[in-house]
Amino acid sequence: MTQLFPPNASPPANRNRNRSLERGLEILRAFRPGTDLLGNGEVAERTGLSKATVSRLCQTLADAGFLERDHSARAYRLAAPVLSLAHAMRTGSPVLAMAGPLMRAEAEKRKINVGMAVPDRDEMVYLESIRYGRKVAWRNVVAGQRVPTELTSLGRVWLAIAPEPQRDVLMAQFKARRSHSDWSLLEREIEKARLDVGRRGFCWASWQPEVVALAAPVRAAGHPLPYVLNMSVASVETPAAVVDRLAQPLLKLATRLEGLLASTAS
Amino acid sequence: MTQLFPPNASPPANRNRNRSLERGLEILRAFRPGTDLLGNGEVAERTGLSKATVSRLCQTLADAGFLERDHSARAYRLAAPVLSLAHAMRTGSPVLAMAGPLMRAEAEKRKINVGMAVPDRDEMVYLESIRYGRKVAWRNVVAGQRVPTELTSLGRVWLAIAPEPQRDVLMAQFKARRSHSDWSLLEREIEKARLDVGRRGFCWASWQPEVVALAAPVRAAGHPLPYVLNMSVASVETPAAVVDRLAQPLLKLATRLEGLLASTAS
DNA sequence: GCACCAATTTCCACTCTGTGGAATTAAACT
DNA sequence: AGTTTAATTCCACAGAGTGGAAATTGGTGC
Repeated sequence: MTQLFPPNASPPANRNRNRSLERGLEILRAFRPGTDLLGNGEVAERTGLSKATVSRLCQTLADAGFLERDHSARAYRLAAPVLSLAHAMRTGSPVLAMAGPLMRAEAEKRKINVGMAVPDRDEMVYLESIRYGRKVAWRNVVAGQRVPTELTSLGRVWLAIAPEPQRDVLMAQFKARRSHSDWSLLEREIEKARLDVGRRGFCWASWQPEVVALAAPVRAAGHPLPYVLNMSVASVETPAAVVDRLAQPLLKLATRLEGLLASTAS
Repeated sequence: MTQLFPPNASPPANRNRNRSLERGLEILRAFRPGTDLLGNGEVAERTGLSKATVSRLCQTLADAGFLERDHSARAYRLAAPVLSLAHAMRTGSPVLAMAGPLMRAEAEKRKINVGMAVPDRDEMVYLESIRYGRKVAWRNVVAGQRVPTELTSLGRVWLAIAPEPQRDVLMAQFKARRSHSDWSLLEREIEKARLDVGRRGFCWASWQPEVVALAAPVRAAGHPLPYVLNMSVASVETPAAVVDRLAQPLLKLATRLEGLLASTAS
């Protein structure tokens, strides 16, 4: 019951963690795209918390405005403050303010998609993604979208530059979720990406059919987690052709951003 | 020194509140648009929590990924999961899924701005806002934006239909923040809006120069808080002219949405 | 209308977690 | 190096939060 020393599992980390807060945040995380309503029961199941605890924490979250109760469905949904925080983050972030226009310019100039993401747990989260072509950029709600780390160029860049221990934890998770044969293939691709990032500064992947994506890291002073920049196109070209076309622009933009970020961070 | 409750005296409500979680969420709320970095000290000041508590809760928030530490500035900033939650909310919400296209169509047809907001504490939060004219809807980051309740048509609709006790609390807050003369004027405008909403189903306001906005409530089954729909234009017309032009479209769209929402909520 | 069922909320005693103030450490500036 | 400022850790204490069980609520079928 009291696990004084988790043998080798989680890094020693912080001894000052607040359990209730942690749990409350975990409940918020249980709401994922596509999930509108979530009842206490399902929250308890997803988080592994006791029903009593879930009931109380959800009440608190609702009182604080972060969840909204749907009485007719006896369930909760995410509420406005969540959007509000995202807005604060996006408008406050100097990185986005700098990178946004440059990314947009590049996307239009080369008629490609340009995105930026950061790691969160076992997934990558888009901070911004400019899709070329969409007349109204209405489905520009890609900001906040989560994509798998193991499969995407974005994620593999992160795996390539992540500190050993974090990398190992992630790799173990991915491995546990895949069949043996799937994993050995994936592992090789990830390793290849790691080498590419080391030698050439970027890697590529074709996660979705007909879409080739390249990604490169952008380190920003003060930011412990790296930003990862990507460019992608939907086309029938060979991956090699796309890489030829986009590698230099990608690296150049990444370098440019690093420069800008370094100069402002002073 | 410790003000157990954030400025507003929320209704007695629940006795099952979790103090730590409440405080942690209050810390997140301290990050507002324009604020990139926030140090422990400033957080403590904004929230009224003790430094020790702030230090610990921020550590927890950071460990959970909701805040990111900037070691060089000895401060925190909002992190990716926040965006991620907003994304989940937006893609999960049936209301937005229904309303979005209709709002967009109306905005384009009439060359106006169409928005939807919900109340959060003493402000209104845009869930969506389609601005007519922006070629690239890039500054469509209005979702999540907060606007003052007392001054806007959106907010005054909410004041008009809010349950007595909530309304009283809000009015008291606004009054406390204004000079006597300012407030007596505002109070009259709010009262007028209340009558308008009661009799005609909408109200209008011109909060920003050269911009006239109309707003009407949209009640959705299961949603305790009302959605408020608005339409606005930047023009030199008289408010009366704008009202003439937009009142019917606004009410019609609001009614249409209510119908749609009622039929899906079954 | 009533009895049944599922899910949520409340109760309760116990314990361990979270608290604030003071002391300590770490960083930033001179 | 010395000084100031801010963040973190320590500590003893109190009571906040916990899970299991019981009670309540709301929805359904008959």
